[in-house]
Amino acid sequence: MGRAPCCDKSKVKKGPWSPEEDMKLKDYINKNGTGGNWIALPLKAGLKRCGKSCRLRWLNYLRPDIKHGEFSDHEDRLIYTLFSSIGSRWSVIAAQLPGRTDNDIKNYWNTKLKKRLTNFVSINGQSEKPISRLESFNCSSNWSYPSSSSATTLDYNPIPPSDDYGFIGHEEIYHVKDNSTLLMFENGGGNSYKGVDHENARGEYGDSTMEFSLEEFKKLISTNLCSNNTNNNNLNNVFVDEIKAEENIMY
DNA sequence: AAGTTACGCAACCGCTGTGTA
DNA sequence: TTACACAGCGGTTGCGTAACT
Repeated sequence: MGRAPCCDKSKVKKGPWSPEEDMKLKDYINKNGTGGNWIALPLKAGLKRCGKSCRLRWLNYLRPDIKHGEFSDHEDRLIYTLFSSIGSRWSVIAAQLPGRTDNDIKNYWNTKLKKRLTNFVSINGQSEKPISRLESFNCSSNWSYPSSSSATTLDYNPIPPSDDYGFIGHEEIYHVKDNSTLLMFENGGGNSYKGVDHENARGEYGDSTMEFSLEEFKKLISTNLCSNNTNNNNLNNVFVDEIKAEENIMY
């Protein structure tokens, strides 16, 4: 026996919201709040919508503090990092990105970020050679990329090209260590970093935010395996603390 | 210019978690 | 303790539009 539906589907409107509906919902919530009861809200607000639909519209689109537009490099980095730790818990990830909704981040991950990772693995997954992308990198003149052979050794730890602020462009850098069985992902992107060489909260250099085995990395792209970690509260707490600590030195 | 494909995003569906009677 | 109702969440779908042929 299934659960009773939250509303009479035949009597509620579905599909895209009209500007008039948006206005009604916005006006009602601005004046009265949600009242903690989304099921009753549409009737009170004069909307022929399911309560769930109202809630979604408000949370994902109409809320005043929603941030629209491009994701910053810093946001990209947070998403990558959080996803690697906790998996597809979009609401938790969204909580770390003010103004972004879980739906937004989920869509962004599925359409952009995941694709970037996919491209990377397709380039490097079966190869000892890292990083054709790096070679097209807009490097500063005094930095030279190591030969592919040396790049596969464990002690390969390149210092990225940097200008006075440690900027290295709007790309990601990937390292392959240990004959491609261990992979390090490094976001080298953009103006969210201050401090030459990306010193992190522990005084380490290189800003090496993630390490995966190649298989883990592939799974990361195609599955939600990281949610296996979600029972590990210690891990999550450490993780959030680390992010906060890093943010403190970034800004 | 027209048709087709790919992409991005808003919205829906159904399950889970939580509060309460 | 149990059953129920609702909120919240994540996966998925489908529509509009841009890009390509």
